[in-house]
Amino acid sequence: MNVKKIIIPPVRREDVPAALASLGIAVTAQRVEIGAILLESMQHLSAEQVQARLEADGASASKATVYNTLGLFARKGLVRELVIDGSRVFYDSNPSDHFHFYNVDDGTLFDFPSSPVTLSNLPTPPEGTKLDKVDVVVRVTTK
Amino acid sequence: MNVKKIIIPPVRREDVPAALASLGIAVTAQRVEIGAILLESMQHLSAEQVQARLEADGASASKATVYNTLGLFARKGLVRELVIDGSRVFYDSNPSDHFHFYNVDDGTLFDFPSSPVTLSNLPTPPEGTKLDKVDVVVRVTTK
DNA sequence: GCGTCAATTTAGACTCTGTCTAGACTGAAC
DNA sequence: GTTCAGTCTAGACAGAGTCTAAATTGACGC
Repeated sequence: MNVKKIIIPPVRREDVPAALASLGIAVTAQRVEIGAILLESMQHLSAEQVQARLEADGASASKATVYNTLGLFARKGLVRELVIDGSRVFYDSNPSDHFHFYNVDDGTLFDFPSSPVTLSNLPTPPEGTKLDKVDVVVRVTTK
Repeated sequence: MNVKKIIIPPVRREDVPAALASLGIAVTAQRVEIGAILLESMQHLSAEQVQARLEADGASASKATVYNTLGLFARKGLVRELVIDGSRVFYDSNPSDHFHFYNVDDGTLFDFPSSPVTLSNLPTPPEGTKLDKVDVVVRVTTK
């Protein structure tokens, strides 16, 4: 059981409602707006950036709705939460397993190029726990 | 140049001033207190936990001093900043290269057991940047 | 000992991200 | 058209961390 449906950007705006529904997310106007922004391409956006894009697009949603919706999307597997710098969370619409470069100096975030990084000899999780996900972040500084 | 001095816990309280000085950190009463707490053993503490320990030890320092001192210690290489869960930063006094398990459900943080995890095929950092550090966090949930 | 000066510490105001609450809105079912 | 659960909203609130301006410390030269 549990064949995870995966949504791969770019998704056209008119296909967003179906994409949400396919993950069991009830479709509402605000969710479609936010989904359309995230799924336009593979990207990393913070809640604040999502809200700015909403306004730029002439739409809007309250702060609580933006946060609730992003949290819901993450739980449903539409996007991935990235904890990178302690001051805010990013939401990543690239569904593939991949890792990140983070430029500490200017706050920019890049995907690793597709070279096949491998983690070997990963220890088994502590007694009583099970693996959720593995995050690899390579911090870089501007030379 | 730049042979990095490394301080390995446990460090006895009376040896803390020399340890700080050896990293070019000016010795003050507050820094010795905070250093003694962190270096008592290899551990991960948040700023809040450090301040609680200070009070428990009958010492004290203002919030600003705790934050400034922890930031200074991290820049000087005495401890490592760990960004784990977006709501606070941990400071790790284990100087060896190692990775972490984070239990999402209860917020506990463990070091990987010493099994030699290896990351291979790490891509080179983007043009104009150089590698700072690599963080690997394995998120687990309570079964 | 005494003044000077830079570094450090302090309290508390402030900022920012994110959460909570209570009420309003929506739309499907009957 | 009433009901009801789910959703959305504004705005209050919470917690981590930063900033500011003043006070304290302690090293140094006299």
